[in-house]
Amino acid sequence: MEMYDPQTIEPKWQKFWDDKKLFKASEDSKKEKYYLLEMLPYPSGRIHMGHVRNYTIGDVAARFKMMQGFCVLHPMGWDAFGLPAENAAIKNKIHPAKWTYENIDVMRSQLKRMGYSYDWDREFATCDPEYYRWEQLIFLKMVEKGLAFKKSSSVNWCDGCQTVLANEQVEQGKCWRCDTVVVQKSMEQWFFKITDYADELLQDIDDKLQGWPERVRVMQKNWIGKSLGVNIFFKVKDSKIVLPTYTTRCDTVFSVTFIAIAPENPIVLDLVQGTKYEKGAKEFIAKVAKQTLIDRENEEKEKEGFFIGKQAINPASGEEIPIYIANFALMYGTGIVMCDAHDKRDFKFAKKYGIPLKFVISKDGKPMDANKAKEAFTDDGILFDSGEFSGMKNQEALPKMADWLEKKKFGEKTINYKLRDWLISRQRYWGAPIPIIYCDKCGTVPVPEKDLPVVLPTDVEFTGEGGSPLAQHSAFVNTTCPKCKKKARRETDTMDTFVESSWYLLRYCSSKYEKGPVDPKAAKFWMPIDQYIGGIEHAVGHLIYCRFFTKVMRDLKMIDLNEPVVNLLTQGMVCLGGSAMSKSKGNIVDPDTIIEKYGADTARLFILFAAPPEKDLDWNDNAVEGMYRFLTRVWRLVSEVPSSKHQIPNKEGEVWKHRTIKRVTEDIERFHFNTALSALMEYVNFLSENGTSREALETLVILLSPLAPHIAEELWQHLGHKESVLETPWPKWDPKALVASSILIAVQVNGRLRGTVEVPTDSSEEEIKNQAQRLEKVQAHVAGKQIAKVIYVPKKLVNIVVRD
RNA sequence: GCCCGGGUGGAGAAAUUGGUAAACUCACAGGACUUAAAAUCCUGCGGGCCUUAACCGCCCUUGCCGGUUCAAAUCCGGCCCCGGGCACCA
Repeated sequence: MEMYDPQTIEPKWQKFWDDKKLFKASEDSKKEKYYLLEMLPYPSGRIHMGHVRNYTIGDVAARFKMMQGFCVLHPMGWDAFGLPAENAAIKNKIHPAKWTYENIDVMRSQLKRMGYSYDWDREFATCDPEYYRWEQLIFLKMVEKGLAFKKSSSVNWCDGCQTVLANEQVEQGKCWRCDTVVVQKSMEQWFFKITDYADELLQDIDDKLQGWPERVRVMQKNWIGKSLGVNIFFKVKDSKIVLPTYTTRCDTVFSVTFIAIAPENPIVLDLVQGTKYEKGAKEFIAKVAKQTLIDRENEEKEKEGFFIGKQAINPASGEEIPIYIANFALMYGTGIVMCDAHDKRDFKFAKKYGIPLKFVISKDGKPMDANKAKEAFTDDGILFDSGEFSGMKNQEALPKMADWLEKKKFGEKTINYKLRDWLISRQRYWGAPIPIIYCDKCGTVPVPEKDLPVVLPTDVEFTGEGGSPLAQHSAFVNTTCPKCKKKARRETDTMDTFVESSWYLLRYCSSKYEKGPVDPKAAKFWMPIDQYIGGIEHAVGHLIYCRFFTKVMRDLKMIDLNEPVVNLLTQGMVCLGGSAMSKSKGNIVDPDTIIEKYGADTARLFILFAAPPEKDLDWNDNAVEGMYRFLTRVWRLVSEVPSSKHQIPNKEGEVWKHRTIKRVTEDIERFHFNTALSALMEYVNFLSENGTSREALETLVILLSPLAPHIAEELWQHLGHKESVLETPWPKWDPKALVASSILIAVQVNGRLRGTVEVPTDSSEEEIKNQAQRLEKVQAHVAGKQIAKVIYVPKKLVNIVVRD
C-alpha cells in the first residue's frame, strides 16, 4: 500500500460522502432522532481555530450517533447579518451582500475540507429574504400580542457603531463589539417583552435545563435577577404625592431616615415643579445624565445627591425625613429607595450630606447610636426601636414585617427582576428591516403579512456618515399607508442580529418550508436539540434569547415546545502563548496551513486530544506533529494486512479489543475525546507489539472513524469493504469477553504498596489473601508484628493491617 | 464583597463510585539502523536517601495545614493562589 498521503485521500472521501448524500437527514421514524447543533458562525472571512474546535467536537458526536443507528440532524448555516459587513462596505467600497456571500463561499469550502458531516441541503444564510421574511412575520405576530412594542426610554448608545444596543451587548459599560464607552440616550425604540417570560425563563432553568453546565445556569439566574421585596409607600408632606420605595430589607423600615430618587425618575420633576429647588434639581439631573455608565459605576464610592426641599413621612415611625435625588439610585424597582444606616451606600451618602442616621439592629439587640458609628451595620442581629418587632431576630422578623406593612396598607409585597425588555432596534443597514409603516393619520401601522418580506434594498451607498443608509433611501422610506393609502414612511431601523440567531435552530428542521417559519411536523420530529455546542460567551445573550423565542413561538402556536436545548456543551477557547488566538494579538494559526501540511484528520485529532472540550486549549505545533505520527502508525499497521504474519486472535487480544470498544464508546458518550484517543493509542501500541488480526484492525478502524474519518474510510476500503465505514454499525463490547484469564492484585501493608500478585481470575478470596501474605516483601514488613486484619477489595487489592 | 470553576511531573493531561498517583501524548536524554541526515524503532524520564556501580530496597510527593478511614488527588474543616461570572439592584 502507498504511503499515508492525506492530501489525496481526504478530498476523495469528502467527494464520496457528498455523492452518496450520507449526511442527508431524513425524518425516518423507525429510527430514534438525534438533533446535534453547533452555534452557527458569523461569516467574517475565514474559519479560525475556535470554529475548528467547536465543529470537530460536534462532528465526532454526529458521526458516532449515525453509526449507532440514530437518525441524525446535523445542519450548518450562516449568521449573515451584522456590522462587520457594513463596516467593510464603508472601508472597501464593497457591498455588504457581496462581502458576506463571498465569505460564506470561502468558509463553506473550508468546512468541507475539514470533512464535517453537515447536511448541506439545509444550509441557509440569515440575510436571505427567504429567511428573514419569517422573522418579520414573527415580529408582526408579536406586535399583535403586545410582545413587540415601541417605547421611549433611556437606551444604551454606542457612538462607535452608531446604534443602540441591548443590555446584553454592554459589557463593563462598553460596547461588546467595538469597546466604545456606551452612553445613555433617550430614544423611541422597538422592544421585545422578554420580561413577561422572566419567571418562566427562571423556573425552567431548574426544571428543564439539568443538561446545561451549572456555570451557564447560574449566569442566567443572575441575569434574570429575581428578588422578593416590598414596595413601601412614603407620603410626601404637604402634597398628594406618594413615593413607592422598593426594598428587600423591610426589616429596616424603622431606621429609614431619608429617601433617594433616581435622577431618571420623572416623578422628581413633579416634586420640584414651581419650587426654588426646580432649577438645581434639573441641573443635577443633567449632570448625572452626562456621566456614562462607566463613570457612574467606576466612580463607585463617590455619592452625589441633591436635596429637593421636601420631606416624606416614614409610615412605620411617623418621622419626617428629607428627600434627595441621588446618583446611586437606579431605575430599578420603583426608582425610589428608602435609605438607612443598615446599608453601606446609604450610610456613606448620609455622612457626606449630614443626614441623621438610626440603627434598629445590633448583634445583641442593645441600642447603638448610628451617628457615632463609622460604618453601616449590615450583619444580621436583633431588632430594637422597631415597635412590636423589637427583640426579634431580624431574619425572622422580615417576613412578619412584610405582612404587617401590607395589613397596615403601608406597602405591598412585590417581585422585581433585573432582566430588562430586549431592545431590538438598530440604526444600521445590514439587518432585517422592521416591518412597520408610519402614517401621519393612522400612526404606527404593521406591514400586512401579504406584503412580506420587506426586502432590504441593495442599491444603497455607504459613506459611513449621516446615519443609516436606509433612512436616506427614498424609494424604501416612502410608501403608502396600508390602511388609508396615503403617503407614509417606513421604519428604517433594522433588527438586532441576535433575533436571527434566536430561531435559526427551528428553521433547520424544515429550512425550505414555504408556509411559515417552521413546519410544525418537522419541529415535532426534530426538536428539542439533543446536543448544542458553542462558546460560553453566549451564556446570557443568545442562550436566553433563543429560550425566549421558543416560548414566544409556542404561545403563537407555531410549535409545541417549552425549551429548545436539552444538553449544552460550552467549549473552551483555543489559545497560543497563553492568550486566546485573535487577529488583533497576531497569534493566529490558520487551519488551512495545518490542513496543507498534515491534513484535516491530524488537525481534528490534535484539537480533540490536547484538552477536554470545556477547558481552554493551548496550541502546540509539536503535539500536532505527534498526532500525524500516530495516524502514520495506524496506516502502517493496517496496510500490513493481509500479508501480516500474525493473524491469530488470542485470548489477550480479545480482552483488549472489547476493553477498547468499551473505553472509546463510553468516552465519546461523555465527550471525553482525549481519553477515547488515548485508548485507541494504547490499542495500537498493543497490536504493534503483540500482533494483529483482521478483526482487531477492523475494530480499530471503526472506532477511529468518528475522530479521523478520512483515513478510516481509506483503511476500511483497504480491508476489503465497499460501503462507507459510516454505514457500519458501531461495535458492542461483550462484558464476558472483558474478563482476562488472570488479574493483577495490588498488595499493601498498612496501606502502602509492597508488591503485586498475579492470580487466575477465578481465584477465591482465601487463595488471594494467602498468596499475598506469602510475598517476600510482605513477610519482611509483617515480621514481628501482629496482623490485625486483612482487607480484600475484589479484583483490586489486598491490604494487610498490622500492629506492633 | 457574593456565587461558580480550578490548582497533579519539564509541558498538555489521566485516574466513572475513596483502592497500585502520573495512563496516553509532547519535550528531553541515551542507544539501534544509516556513509550521513531525516524518518523509524528501542531504553530512560516526579523528588530524595542507601549503594563503588547496577539491581534491589526505603522515604517523600496531587496548592498549604489539620481531620475521617485499613486506605484520600478523590470525603470533611480551615487557609493560600489562579480563572470566570455578578455587583451602587436597596
